[in-house]
Amino acid sequence: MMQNLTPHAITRKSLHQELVDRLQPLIISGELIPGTKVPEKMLCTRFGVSRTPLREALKVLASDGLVRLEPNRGAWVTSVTVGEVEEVFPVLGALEALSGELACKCVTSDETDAVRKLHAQMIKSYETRDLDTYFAINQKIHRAILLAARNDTLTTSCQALSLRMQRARYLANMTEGRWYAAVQEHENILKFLIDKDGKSLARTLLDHMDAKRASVIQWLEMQNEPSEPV
Amino acid sequence: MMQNLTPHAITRKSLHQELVDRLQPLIISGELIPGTKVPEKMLCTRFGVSRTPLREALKVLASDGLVRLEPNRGAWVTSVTVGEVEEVFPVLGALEALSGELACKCVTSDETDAVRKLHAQMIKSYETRDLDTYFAINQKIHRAILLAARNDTLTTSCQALSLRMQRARYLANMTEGRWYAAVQEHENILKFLIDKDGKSLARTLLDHMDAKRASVIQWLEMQNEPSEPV
DNA sequence: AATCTTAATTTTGAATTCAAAATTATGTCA
DNA sequence: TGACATAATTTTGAATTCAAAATTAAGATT
Repeated sequence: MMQNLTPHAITRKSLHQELVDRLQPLIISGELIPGTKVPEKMLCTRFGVSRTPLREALKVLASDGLVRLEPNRGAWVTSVTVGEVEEVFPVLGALEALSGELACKCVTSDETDAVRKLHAQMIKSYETRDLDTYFAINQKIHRAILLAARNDTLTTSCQALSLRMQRARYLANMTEGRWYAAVQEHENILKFLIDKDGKSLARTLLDHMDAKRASVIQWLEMQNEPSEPV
Repeated sequence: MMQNLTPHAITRKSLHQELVDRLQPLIISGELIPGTKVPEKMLCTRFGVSRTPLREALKVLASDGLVRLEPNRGAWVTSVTVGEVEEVFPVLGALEALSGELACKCVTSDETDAVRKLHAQMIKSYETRDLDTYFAINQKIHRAILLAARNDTLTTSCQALSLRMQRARYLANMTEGRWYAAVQEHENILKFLIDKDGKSLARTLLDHMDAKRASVIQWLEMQNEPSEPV
């Protein structure tokens, strides 16, 4: 078999970047528990690195809001609060709306086809009530639109804020009614993208995000009744 | 005189954060020259710190796009490129538009009064063609609106992107015609804020940002004719 | 037994050290 | 002289070390 001559380009990643990329999933998956201290020693052992690059990675994660650094008291895994959700979703909404508008200006037919396919898959997973798959494809659709907008700055900003909202599985929680509505919204999202109707797509993405915000808030408030978050 | 009993709260800043705050101005003022290598050794001496916290700060600055880390080749001061401006300004526009909309929902009379005063000062500096002062007050107005929106996430996101655009003195360059137009736009910004007309304020801030983008691009392309940026 | 002190231990923050990579300087040969 | 190879030096990345701060444990006092 032929060998790939450009194995991974010249993508030597620095150790701290590698650690950022490895720690993010640990945080958003909830393996590192919100409100607890980041186990520096354990992570050093686990990844086979010294404290220096790990601590560099924690500084970066802190600037993204995934951990909080307390002077002389170490790094703590942040948890999603109602206040944070109320703040982040409107910003994310504005950015996604922009992504829709920009995407309509320069999206290719290959890209719309890809979204169309993703959409069909997503509908299928809605029909079988496979929430995990639905959620994964949903993310891919939003990301595909984002990439179609061809604006790295926008992609990076959205990505950072999305990550903060993806911690634990808050977003994957939906009532039957909300799920149905979300699917309807996605029908429109697909339609407006195909029609290259930027204004309508932007409006729909914004409303979609606001509905998501409301749904997440509702879930969070239900969760928080027993005990307060850290 | 009475002593302030909450002197600075418990705001012990970590060394790396202090360094981030000190390095940012060096980069946006152009003291650290775009396209050149960040003089690690010199900065360690200057700030009297070892390489460890300085390098931590550089990782954070890199994630904000103010420096670029090249594996085994050190940190380089990034320069503003046409492509970057074309990317960042639309995002900044969307965020400022949102700040206008949110601000109109909850701005206090004290805050509008403050903006009114800043606006008057800014007009004065326009009349005397004091560009530096004009520019400084201009920033304060935008920041005041941002703060009135009461959304820390939005503030942080805007701030980060603004910083990237503030490198060197690109933004302070204006033709007489553009300057006049900018002042007119600001008259409207003030008016819509006072009227709490969120939609119009958002629209005006968006257009304002787009005009600024065009002006910066024009200036950049003029600059770049002699030699290419790094 | 409960609270306060003080001592031991651990953790944190940052300087130092050290190996690997990159850069510069030196020498060789056409 | 100029192109190339090799050695010396510098710079970088990351582990280690060390002092200061925080936490925990132990002991004293009521």
